[in-house]
Amino acid sequence: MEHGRDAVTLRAIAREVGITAPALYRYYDSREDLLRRLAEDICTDLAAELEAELDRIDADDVSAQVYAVCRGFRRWALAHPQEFTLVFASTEDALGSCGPDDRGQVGDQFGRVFLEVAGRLIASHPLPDDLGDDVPEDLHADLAVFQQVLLATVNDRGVEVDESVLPLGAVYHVTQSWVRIYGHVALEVFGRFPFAVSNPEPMFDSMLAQILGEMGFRHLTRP
Amino acid sequence: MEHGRDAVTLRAIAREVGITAPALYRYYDSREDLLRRLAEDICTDLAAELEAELDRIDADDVSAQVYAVCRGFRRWALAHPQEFTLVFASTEDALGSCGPDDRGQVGDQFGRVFLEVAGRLIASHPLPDDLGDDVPEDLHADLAVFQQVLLATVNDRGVEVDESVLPLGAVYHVTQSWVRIYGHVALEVFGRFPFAVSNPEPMFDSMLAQILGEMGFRHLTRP
DNA sequence: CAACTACGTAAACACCGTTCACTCGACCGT
DNA sequence: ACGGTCGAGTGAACGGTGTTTACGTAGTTG
Repeated sequence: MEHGRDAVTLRAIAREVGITAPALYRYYDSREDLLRRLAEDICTDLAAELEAELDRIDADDVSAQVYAVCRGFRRWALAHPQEFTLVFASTEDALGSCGPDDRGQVGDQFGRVFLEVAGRLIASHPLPDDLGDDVPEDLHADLAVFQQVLLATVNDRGVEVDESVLPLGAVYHVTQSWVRIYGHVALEVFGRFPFAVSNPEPMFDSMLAQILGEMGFRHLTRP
Repeated sequence: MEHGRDAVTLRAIAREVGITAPALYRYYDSREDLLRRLAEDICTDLAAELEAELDRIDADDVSAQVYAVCRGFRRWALAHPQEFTLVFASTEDALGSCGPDDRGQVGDQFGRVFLEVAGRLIASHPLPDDLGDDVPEDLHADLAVFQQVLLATVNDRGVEVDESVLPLGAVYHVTQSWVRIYGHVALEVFGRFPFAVSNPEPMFDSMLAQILGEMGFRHLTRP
């Protein structure tokens, strides 16, 4: 992957494994299938990396966990731009949308880690009343589904919460936060900011601070 | 492009033009060079499309212009996902960062249209005092450069403004807005929202409303 | 009219995804 | 112990790709 998606060649892989190219067809239906499963593996690796970082953090300091996951995601994306492009910036028909399930989650394993932290974040803290005040009517149904997914993800880790602490406005805010985090990381990876940012890291951190601030976390130490 | 970047083949192009593949080397140094210049052409087309939409809008209604450009960008991206991927989601080493100039602007022509509207927006309206209150110190230098670019872009269209109406906080807010707009569009094109959004359009519109709201435009008609 | 240039071609090379016929060794039931 | 079956791998082949090279061939210029 280091040299881009086009460099992921059946013959190159076969050479590295010590077999011939047609032998790969015993394990993969086609090159596209191989790339799809490679993307899944990359997701799993990224998730493991983030989870390892999470383990080094106080289990009660949720905002520190948010920082760790988001910064870890950015750091990983900048260190592995080609992998990021494959997993997070490929059209679905070129990758099969990461999983045969109908709903196209964000890279299965990676999404789990992210949702878990997001769920714990809004569950661990009294939220401002005006958060996500005007969530559009048309999104209520979709957000309600996502709300249940978040609840299930959090409950899987032992913490019991009901939907009263996970209002739709907060769910909407989490979605908007993902838009901003993903947007910043992708723009940085692809060099598509409207001007040359000489040091994007403080910009990312201040965005995280603002996102957390809107959720009621103010005056944080930024670990 | 319709069938993806990989389908942009020297021989296919030559076939369509009625010559043979090696003849293309009279005009392009390599396939990569061709793709780079194709990306520039796509940017120009997109810019022309947006500008055509702008011409159908009252020249004084700046917020309507913002809606038109942002919605046009989203509509174009969804209608041309492969082109969007090539121009807005490709690593720089695979495309040369859109232009030989040192500073990697967002697709030259397209960026111009966007900056123009953004500049007119913040110049046409008294901004809230708390806008972009805590812009990180480390970004002051970069933002100042961007501020000058915005001023130059606006002045090029006849409107004379000085930097007093274009405070750094507003410039920072424009950058954050681009992060959100780009993030939403890219997530939608790539199907990487954390849950299945059955109708993303109101979500996009409400994001635009919020962005404009933060700049002091409240209770807008959404054309 | 000779020389030069722009434009295009055919052939070739190395590589690619994919298919097909084939071999080889391990395993299994009798 | 033996024939049969099956998974894993191979080599050859096909059509397609980017790219280079040598060659042609009109049109322009001195």
